[in-house]
Amino acid sequence: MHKFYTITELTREFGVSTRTLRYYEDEGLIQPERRGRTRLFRAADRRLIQEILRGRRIGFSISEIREIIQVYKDPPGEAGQLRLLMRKVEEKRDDLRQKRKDIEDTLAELDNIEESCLTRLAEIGVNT
Amino acid sequence: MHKFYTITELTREFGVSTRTLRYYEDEGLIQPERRGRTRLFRAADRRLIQEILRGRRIGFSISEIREIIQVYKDPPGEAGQLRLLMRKVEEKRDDLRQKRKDIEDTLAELDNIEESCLTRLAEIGVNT
DNA sequence: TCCGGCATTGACCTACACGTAAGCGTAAGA
DNA sequence: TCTTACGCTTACGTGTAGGTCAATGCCGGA
Repeated sequence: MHKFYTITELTREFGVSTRTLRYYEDEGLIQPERRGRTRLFRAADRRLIQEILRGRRIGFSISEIREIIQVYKDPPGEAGQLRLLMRKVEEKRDDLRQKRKDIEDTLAELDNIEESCLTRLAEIGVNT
Repeated sequence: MHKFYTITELTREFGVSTRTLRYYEDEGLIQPERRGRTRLFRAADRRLIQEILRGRRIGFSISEIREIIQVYKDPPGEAGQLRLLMRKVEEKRDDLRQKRKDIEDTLAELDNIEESCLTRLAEIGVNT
């Protein structure tokens, strides 16, 4: 119960530096508690960090991630804001679908490269 | 036959700046011909630019892209190099699979966000 | 009490991927 | 001929996402 994570535990788990997690705090992405000046990360912080890193992997900028977190923390109540958000969601979805297609195409290409590598290796193997 | 593209044609088609294409040339990703100092892009250059931009969209750096292009231009002939390349290909493949999963998870989340937006909009619509 | 080790802060530094401005050449159309 | 548009180069500027370094705080163990 009430398990806390230290900053280095999390850096080890996620393969990032302490600098990175502190930077994320500076940027307002996470708000770990403090005992004195020492940061104490809860499970919720840990999950949030996971999501941040996932966002980064797929190319979201820090400010985009901050926006998304904001939406989760307090979703807009006004209709205009909601519609704006939905338009942004649509945009992002298109963007991600494009990226997924790019990735699939590239995976196919990698298959080709690998195959031609194998072919050449076989040729070399035969000729030596 | 022998249709050439001007730099601005391509920038319009791909939604990038002239600066970007010149930068790609500086970085050795493309080598358009010249008439005098003016760059003349062929269909092959155009296709290459497409691939470069795709690479960028999925998070390859310029130097990674340069490496890939290099491999296409002259594939390594030596067995050790081939095996090294195959290891890199494997790494990239894992990376891309992870990214694809990230994207799919995020797409699912976007669906959730959209739905709760719709729900709230309906609530608001009812209450006004 | 002293020490080693983890944490923190702030200041500065860095790589990448361009943007932007200045200044000039050139070619086509009014 | 004048203007407009496009293109070129050189050079400096910029935002992002951290890295690095130095000085310092704090705690538990010998």
